[in-house]
Amino acid sequence: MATSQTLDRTLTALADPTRRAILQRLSAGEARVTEVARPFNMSLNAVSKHILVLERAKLVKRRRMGREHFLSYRPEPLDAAAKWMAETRTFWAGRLDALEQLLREEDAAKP
Amino acid sequence: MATSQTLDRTLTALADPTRRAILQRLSAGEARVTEVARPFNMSLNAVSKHILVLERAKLVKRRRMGREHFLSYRPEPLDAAAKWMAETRTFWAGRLDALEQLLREEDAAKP
DNA sequence: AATATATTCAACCTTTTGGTTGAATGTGAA
DNA sequence: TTCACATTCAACCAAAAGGTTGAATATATT
Repeated sequence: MATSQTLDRTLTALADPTRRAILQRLSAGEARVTEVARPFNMSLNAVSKHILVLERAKLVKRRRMGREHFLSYRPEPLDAAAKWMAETRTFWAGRLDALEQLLREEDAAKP
Repeated sequence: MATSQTLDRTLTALADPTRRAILQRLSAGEARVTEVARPFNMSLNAVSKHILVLERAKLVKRRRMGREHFLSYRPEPLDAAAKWMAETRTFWAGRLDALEQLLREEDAAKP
C-alpha cells in the first residue's frame, strides 16, 4: 500500500550522505560491516548505526555467517518512491526523460 | 555539479510527509501560504517553516504579490536525485522499468 | 488614521539524529 | 582455554528538527 511511513524510511535513509555512500559501496557488491566502515572518518559504531537505519528501510539486507555479517543492497523500497513521484505528476514530469537520457549516455560511454 | 549538499537538501526536504503533501498540493497549481497551510493540523508558523525548507531545496519558488506570497512547485532539484540514482546503477536498475510502467498505466487510464 | 490580513521572526521546548566511548556478546584461531 | 576479532548494546552528549506561542512587519481595507 506504500504507507507514508515506508516512504519516510526510504527517503530519510537516503537523505544522509554517509548512508548514500554506504549504498554506493554495496551496489558494487556484498561487504562486511567492517569493510563498509573502513573508508569513513567515524567510529565503527557510528557506521553500524547507519547500517541499521538502512536495514530498517529495507535498503540493506544482512546475511550472518559466523561472526561476520554480510550486507547487500536491496532496491525494492525505491518502488514506493517512484510511485509517489508518479502520483505527483507535474512534479515528476520531464524528470523521467532526463533520467532516461542520463542512462542512455552512460550506456553509450561504455562499449 | 550536483553537490552532495544539494542532494541532501532535496532528499531531506522530501523525507517529511508534511512537505510531500505540500508539494503535492502545489503540483496541482500555485497557492498562497495560508491556502497551503489550511488542511494541516498544525500552526501556520509550522507550515511556513516547512515551506522555507522546500524553498531552500529549490523545490518551491515564491512570488510576492503585495502581502500575498504565491508558491509554485519546481521540479529541477530532482535532476540531482536522478543523477545519483543513475550513478548507483545496480541500485536503480529495474526501478526505471517499474516507473515507466507505472506512468504508462496512468496514461492508459486516461482517454 | 485605524484596523484587519498575510506572512515571517524570535524565543522557547521536546524529540530525534548522528556521533562518541566503553562494555557485552558471539565466533574463530592458537 | 585463552586470546583476538566482528559486531552490537548501552549510556551519554551536542546539535538539529519540528512544533508551539507571541511579537514584528508589510500591505490592504474601511
